[in-house]
Amino acid sequence: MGRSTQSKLSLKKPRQVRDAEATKKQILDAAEAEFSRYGLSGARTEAIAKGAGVTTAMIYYYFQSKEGLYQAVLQRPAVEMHEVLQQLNLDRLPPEEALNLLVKEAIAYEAAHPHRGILWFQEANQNQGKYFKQGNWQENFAYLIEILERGMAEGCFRQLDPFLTTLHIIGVCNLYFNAYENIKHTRPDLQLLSPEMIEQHTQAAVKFILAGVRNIGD
Amino acid sequence: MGRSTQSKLSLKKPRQVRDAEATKKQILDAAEAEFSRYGLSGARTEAIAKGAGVTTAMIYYYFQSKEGLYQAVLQRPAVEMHEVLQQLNLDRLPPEEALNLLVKEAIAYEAAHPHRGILWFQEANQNQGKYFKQGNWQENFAYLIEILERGMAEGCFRQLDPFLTTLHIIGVCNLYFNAYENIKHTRPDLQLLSPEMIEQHTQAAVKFILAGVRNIGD
DNA sequence: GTCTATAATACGATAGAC
DNA sequence: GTCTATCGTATTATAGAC
Repeated sequence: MGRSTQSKLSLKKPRQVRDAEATKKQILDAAEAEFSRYGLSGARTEAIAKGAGVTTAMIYYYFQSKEGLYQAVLQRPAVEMHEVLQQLNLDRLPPEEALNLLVKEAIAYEAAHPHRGILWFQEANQNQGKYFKQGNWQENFAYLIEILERGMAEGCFRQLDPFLTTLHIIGVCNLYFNAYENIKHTRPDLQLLSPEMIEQHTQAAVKFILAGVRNIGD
Repeated sequence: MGRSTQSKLSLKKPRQVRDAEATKKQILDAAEAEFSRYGLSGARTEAIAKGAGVTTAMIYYYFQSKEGLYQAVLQRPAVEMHEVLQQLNLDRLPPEEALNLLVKEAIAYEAAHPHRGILWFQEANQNQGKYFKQGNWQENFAYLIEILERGMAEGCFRQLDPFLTTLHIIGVCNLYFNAYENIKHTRPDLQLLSPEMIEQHTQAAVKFILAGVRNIGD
């Protein structure tokens, strides 16, 4: 059996317009959705082309190969995330405020790019994190680790393992989106991706995380 | 490009032994690994057969179709998890102890079956949770929700959203395993899947979660 | 119950016209 | 820069021998 038929009738955008950058972006966007769902080997170039409103030949014209396209797709969030983190200037804030802001930004980013967390999950499990290793994720992790270490040093956070706690915090933020398609079935009464529900998730996550790290003898 | 060559030289178990149950289990085990990595449409029946030490014809003999095998693979953890939760008799413990035990058991289960969390993630994103919906996951979620509600009623947990907090707790427990193949590259000095590291993850997770829900005015 | 052989289709990638 | 047509291979699924 094939894959689920997703009748997304792409209403034939007027092609033959010859705008290289626009075409490239359309392919990248369609590829992001396809790769996040099916991973590198599972994604279908034909599906990406259809999603972008072009032919498969365009993919090879711009990205040489399926794997070349995959790499380009992975690059975007790694770079973007790093820029976002840099611009936050987290080291100017006291640890609690920095953590508060980071969690809010992380969830907002996930909500704005719901495919991207899943994309990296596919990279992990299908590709053993080959391209994750090459990206600047170590640096991105470091932002959170530094906040935790600073909080411990200043006494506002309890003694904890910064690395493991970083993973725990990311888990709190991301499961909501990563497992959305399963979770939605447990609460058909809720619109989990509505701004209101995401705001509730954000606030609950912030409280949970801050309570989880705070030094109660403070 | 194909998929990563995984030279698992299956040292030719003596087939032609005609043990139906054993063969069935071998296929299920190999399928669990393959489906968790590639999802329903991405998995290759040939790879499953090779991993089980049989031919693809056996898969169709026992499970009728690729999707039939997929369903059978998903069934096992859903049933097993429910049994584990039932036998814990969590309602006989005070909320904090119940939560402590549940988290430890959940992580131990993940560690013992490292493919299964990922398997359900693939089901979510590649299959829109079609078979998650049919399983008894609502009931499994309920165990955790009940503990949280009981803790709030008794005053040992702070006021929180039981549904969202359930998701947050699951996120803390699972990211470690779900994203392992990426995470391992950020800490090549650690053996993340060693019993020692898993024990540290468990203890840190328990502390983080209990601190996250505890009522400090207690 | 298990295997070999093969039919039918799907897919990645390219050549060449426009 | 974009499309159509197509080559070669990979993949699901089945028929039939043992």
